Amino acid sequence: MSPLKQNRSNDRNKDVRDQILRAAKELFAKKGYEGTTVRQICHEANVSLALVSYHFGGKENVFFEVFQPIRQLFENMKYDLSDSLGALKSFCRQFVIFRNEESELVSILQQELVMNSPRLEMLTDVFLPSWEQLRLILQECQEKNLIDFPSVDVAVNFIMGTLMFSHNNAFLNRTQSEMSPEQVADFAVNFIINGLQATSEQGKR
Amino acid sequence: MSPLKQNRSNDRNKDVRDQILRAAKELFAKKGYEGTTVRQICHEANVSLALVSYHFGGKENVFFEVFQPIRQLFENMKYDLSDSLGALKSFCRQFVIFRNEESELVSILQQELVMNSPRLEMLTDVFLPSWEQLRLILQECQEKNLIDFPSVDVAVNFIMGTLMFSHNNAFLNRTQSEMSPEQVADFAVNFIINGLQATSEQGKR
DNA sequence: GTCTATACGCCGATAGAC
DNA sequence: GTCTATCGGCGTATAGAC
Repeated sequence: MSPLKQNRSNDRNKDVRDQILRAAKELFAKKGYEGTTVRQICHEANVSLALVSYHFGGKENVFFEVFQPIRQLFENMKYDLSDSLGALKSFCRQFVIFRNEESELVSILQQELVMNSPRLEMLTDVFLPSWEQLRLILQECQEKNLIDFPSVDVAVNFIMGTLMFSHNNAFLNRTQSEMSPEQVADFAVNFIINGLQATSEQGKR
Repeated sequence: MSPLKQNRSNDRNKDVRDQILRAAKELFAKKGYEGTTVRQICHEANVSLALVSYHFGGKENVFFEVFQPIRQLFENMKYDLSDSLGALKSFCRQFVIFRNEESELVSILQQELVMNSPRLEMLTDVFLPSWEQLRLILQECQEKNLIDFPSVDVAVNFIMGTLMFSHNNAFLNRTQSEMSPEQVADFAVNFIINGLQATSEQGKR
């Protein structure tokens, strides 16, 4: 490390690209893509305004790069369809864990999904496989008569809603959750598996 | 109606304020508040750029006014806590119906919630009562031992996730849902009520 | 590689004619 | 009330010194 480099921040020695990506991820999650300016990112990263364009070629490319670390992770997500109920439980649990570990990425993803942003195209490889896996698992469960529910599509929505929406709002969840991530995961698995079971009340007003 | 008024649009005779509000609601739902420009709103409403400021005093006030019609509706939302299980079912069903009838407003609300926008303060009276109602209902259910679940807070999140997140994305729900809104409501009620039931499996890996 | 200074467009808001 | 034209500001991106 050159002694000429100013040490303007505690971890200035980290690579500039990483600093920008870290700041961008944090700000995108908090304020949204459009609500975040390149100026803010560079300020938070303690670098000058020009470096986003120099290193990444623009704000949009920073957005893309932010998701790079998890692209590999998602490619390896395969579930054993022969044990489809187990696969469903495993999927839900892993998603809750992932959501907890990468809460910022999930928050960004959620925002882009909700507003159907043009950037979703750059993210299809990140989340579409998960959606498809879940759909396949649910179809298996239905075909084997393990669970009985009226619609795979609607079920996918309920499940992803349950898994993604939770714990993302500062002032709705005013009291810090008393549950550990593992307990939340258990609760989520339980909620979803039981929820999909049809009851005799179904269709009744 | 003055014959001097140009009839530039099919429903130009409608009040200009209403036209602006209609266009704004549609665009906010589709592109988000920040992603929507005043120019777009006025173009879609077939009025000139100046009229947003003239009639409402700015973009933010348009946003506030868009939610005006449902403010009254939400104030009257009371549930019979003595029948807390019935109240829970009723809450869920009404929310699905509401989501279906006012899908644009729900979409806007969802976006603002997810990105914790500064405009949420203007919307507390719209949704916070619902959240509180649900929390109260769940607490009642728990105290009366009607349902057994580990955390009211987390349950609120699961439920609102299930109710709000569903059916909002254009290309995830590629196949049009084969269920009617009432059937979806039934499924949602069933999903949530059954989901909250604890099983002996809870806590098991 | 990193900086400062600046280009240039689009934003929301408004002045002023009609 | 409604329009067109324009203002001032901030957005991203880049030119050019170091």
